[in-house]
Amino acid sequence: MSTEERKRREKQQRYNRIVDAAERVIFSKGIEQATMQEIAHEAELSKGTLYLYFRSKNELYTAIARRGSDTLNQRFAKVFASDCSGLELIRRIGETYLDFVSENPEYFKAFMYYESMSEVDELRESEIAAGCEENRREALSFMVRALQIGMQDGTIDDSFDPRELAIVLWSSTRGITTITHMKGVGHYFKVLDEMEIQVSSLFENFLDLVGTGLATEEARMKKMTDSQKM
Amino acid sequence: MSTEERKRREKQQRYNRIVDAAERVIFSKGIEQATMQEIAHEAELSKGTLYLYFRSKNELYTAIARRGSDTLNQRFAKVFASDCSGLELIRRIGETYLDFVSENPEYFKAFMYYESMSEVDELRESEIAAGCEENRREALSFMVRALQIGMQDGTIDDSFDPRELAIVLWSSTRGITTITHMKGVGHYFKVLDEMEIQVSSLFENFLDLVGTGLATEEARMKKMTDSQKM
DNA sequence: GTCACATTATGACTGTCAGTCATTCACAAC
DNA sequence: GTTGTGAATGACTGACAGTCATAATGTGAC
Repeated sequence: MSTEERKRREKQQRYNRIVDAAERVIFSKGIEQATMQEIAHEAELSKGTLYLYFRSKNELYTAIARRGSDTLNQRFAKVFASDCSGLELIRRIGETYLDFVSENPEYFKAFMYYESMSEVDELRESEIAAGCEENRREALSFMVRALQIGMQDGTIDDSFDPRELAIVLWSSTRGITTITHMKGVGHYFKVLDEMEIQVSSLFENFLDLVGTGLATEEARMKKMTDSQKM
Repeated sequence: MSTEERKRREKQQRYNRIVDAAERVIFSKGIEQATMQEIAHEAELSKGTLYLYFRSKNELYTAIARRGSDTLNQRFAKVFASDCSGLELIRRIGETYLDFVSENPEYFKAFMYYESMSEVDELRESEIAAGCEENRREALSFMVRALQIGMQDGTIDDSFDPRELAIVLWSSTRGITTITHMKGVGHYFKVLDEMEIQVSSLFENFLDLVGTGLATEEARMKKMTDSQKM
């Protein structure tokens, strides 16, 4: 029946409208200051209606995180589809992450908040939170596959377990991203200013560092001879 | 005057008593569920009194984070005082961090929360938050000095900038720690279960990976010949 | 057109809690 | 004992998340 189809679409639209409004309000004043009343007003709906779509303010904020991670994963997918070596894929995935976060710091804040809600039960059964987890799983699997590609094409040392390596690379990339993000917002990390560190080059340095460890012995040798030539 | 001295001591004791109480309450039910009323009751004080010592619930939670980072830094200092190579210092500092977080996941949650409060103004001028920042600065400087030691004793490649390298190592260690922590709490990272990843070995793998990049060329060569012998 | 039914929206209402402030208390100084 | 000062109190306020009885809207049948 077409009516039913239309209703589903309308429901989806309303859902999106609420998330849009929530983004505007929360991104502009922060999750703590934002009120459901204001979000409802911004979405041209009543407060009660918000609760037909979201269990709580936290779940609504999680929906924003979900949206951010959707976008991010789309970018990963695009990178992954490009034709390059495994090692190069790893580099590009990391860069994509970093770029995404500097372009969308507010989404990253949503990620952080979502993660700091570790044991809030209301999210345990949330379908929206489950979507975030699914995105995490997918992102990680891009990483694993990139490593496997690299091990096949000889750009990555195949003595590692690709899944373990993926987690190591992913979490350290995440750490660097976090620092880069935090440098940009709030009252944190004056240390970095004092040290006059260019956060933009952190990830490059990281790659430089792990690159040596990742590379196959041949590649490492080659690089060494190259640098001696220079 | 001894009276004044005693008063200062008493004030400090009361401060600690409140933080003790706050830890008991917040660690057991989480920051969102904990109420100032209950913390006050636990500290055998009235709610109003709490506000003579802390500007807000967030600042009180920050005081807990502060306490955690004090302890952590003491451990770093102990490690740093031990007599070993620069590379070994780096390894031990990372391990210390990891151990601290698995022994004190609640403190790490406080760190995470503190960080997710990036642009909440009330903390911008807080002396307690400033203490957290100072601890960060100190921790990072341990890292820098360990690297400098390693560059002197020949265990670490001195073509890096020690400050930049410190940040890279530190933030990636942080990332790994975060994942390790999150694996343990809440509804997150079922991926890791699915993948049957041992988070305990993540940091070792990380060291294995960056170790190669960190090491001087000689050390790298030596390691290679060693492994060929085997 | 209208009736019955279902689905969705509404906003007044409730309970809770962070944070305040006028008042009380404790104690030191003289 | 009196006075003065700074700390402690808890009743109070305002604000907000989340609920729920009621209203509105839409749909499909006849």
